[in-house]
Amino acid sequence: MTGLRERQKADRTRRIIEAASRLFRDTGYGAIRIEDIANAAEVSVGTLYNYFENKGDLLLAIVSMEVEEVLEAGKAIVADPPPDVGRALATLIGIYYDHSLYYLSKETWRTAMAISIEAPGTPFSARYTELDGMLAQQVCDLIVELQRRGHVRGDIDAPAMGQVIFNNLNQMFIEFVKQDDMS
Amino acid sequence: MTGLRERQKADRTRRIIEAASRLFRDTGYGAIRIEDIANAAEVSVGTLYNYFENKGDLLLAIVSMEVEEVLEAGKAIVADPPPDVGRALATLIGIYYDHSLYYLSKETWRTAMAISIEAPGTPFSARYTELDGMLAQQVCDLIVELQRRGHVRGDIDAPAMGQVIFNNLNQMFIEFVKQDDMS
DNA sequence: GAAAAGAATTGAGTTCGTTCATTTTTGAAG
DNA sequence: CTTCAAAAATGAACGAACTCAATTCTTTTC
Repeated sequence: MTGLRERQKADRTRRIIEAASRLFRDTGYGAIRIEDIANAAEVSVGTLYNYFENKGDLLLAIVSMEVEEVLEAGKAIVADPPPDVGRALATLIGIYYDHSLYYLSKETWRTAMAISIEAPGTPFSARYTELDGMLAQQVCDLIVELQRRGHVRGDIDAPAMGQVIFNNLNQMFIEFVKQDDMS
Repeated sequence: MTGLRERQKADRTRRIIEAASRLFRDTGYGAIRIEDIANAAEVSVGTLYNYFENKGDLLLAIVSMEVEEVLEAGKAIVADPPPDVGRALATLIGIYYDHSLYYLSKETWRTAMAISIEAPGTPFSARYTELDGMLAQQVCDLIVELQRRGHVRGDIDAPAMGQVIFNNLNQMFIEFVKQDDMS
């Protein structure tokens, strides 16, 4: 059976993530101190740093979980997209945007994106980048599926087209979270 | 004539920017303390904060000056582009990349981009965003110029196409600076 | 030219992320 | 059950960005 040590470890990870997730959502990333998270998770500050490299890495761990959900939600659209190309893309992108802002505020997204650019080497920053690549892949998959069904010309380079669309999507998302008013 | 106060102000601004610029370039943004910059510029820490909102804003002031130079260099290409579309774009983009890395390291660019996303409200962050828009406009201008010369189909929506190209360019630049090895 | 008003400078103090020497807990071996 | 080594937890101490009450310098007024 699983040892005590292992169970305690998993439990502490869960407590830290839950505490941080709630506090960041309620009060914002910048206003919450590491000590607050440690207290809420009932661990010491030092312990928190045994589990996450730094405050930003902890945020990206949380954000990554959200992106995983978004990816999951996108699967349904790719499996059975609307026949119209524009509508298909709009539906997928709509899911991305809606899910993105359900749990995390624009401020949180700004911080998360900033960290993933500035500190790309951290474990959860790498994970976040990987998930970003999987989102791009999903857009490609959608195009391939639309091609398979004959709704998109077959001579289009799906990977390239998907990447271009995703890059634009990403850049627009950055502009979107940079301005607090803006739907 | 210009008052003493005004002259001193301009002189202090210049000294701060010059000191910071040199120190950031020599030792890196993260390794330089505000106190180091203040000492080198012969002002106090408090004074530095009268001139720039925070350390990041000071960096963006410097980076913005570099982007202004890049814009200036791009003008020549737009005024007289190579007739081949691919070559014209490659030339313009080449100028952007080459100039970008001449004075500022990838680490500095990462930090600058991160700050402009995380703190978009700061004065020089706004300036940086504005300059980014002007770069996008320049790509549009290039396409319009190529259309005017008959090297690009006239029925293409230049502003839209320019924006798409620039968004991709931007996203690729982010990936570029995220990986320290990569040309 | 002196004095008052206002603008700008100053640096010690505060805050918060991060580190690391010490202590405590866990699992294994006898 | 006791002993020991390794793993993990702890929180006081450190470093750096940023603040603000006190001070100094400019300009204006009479």
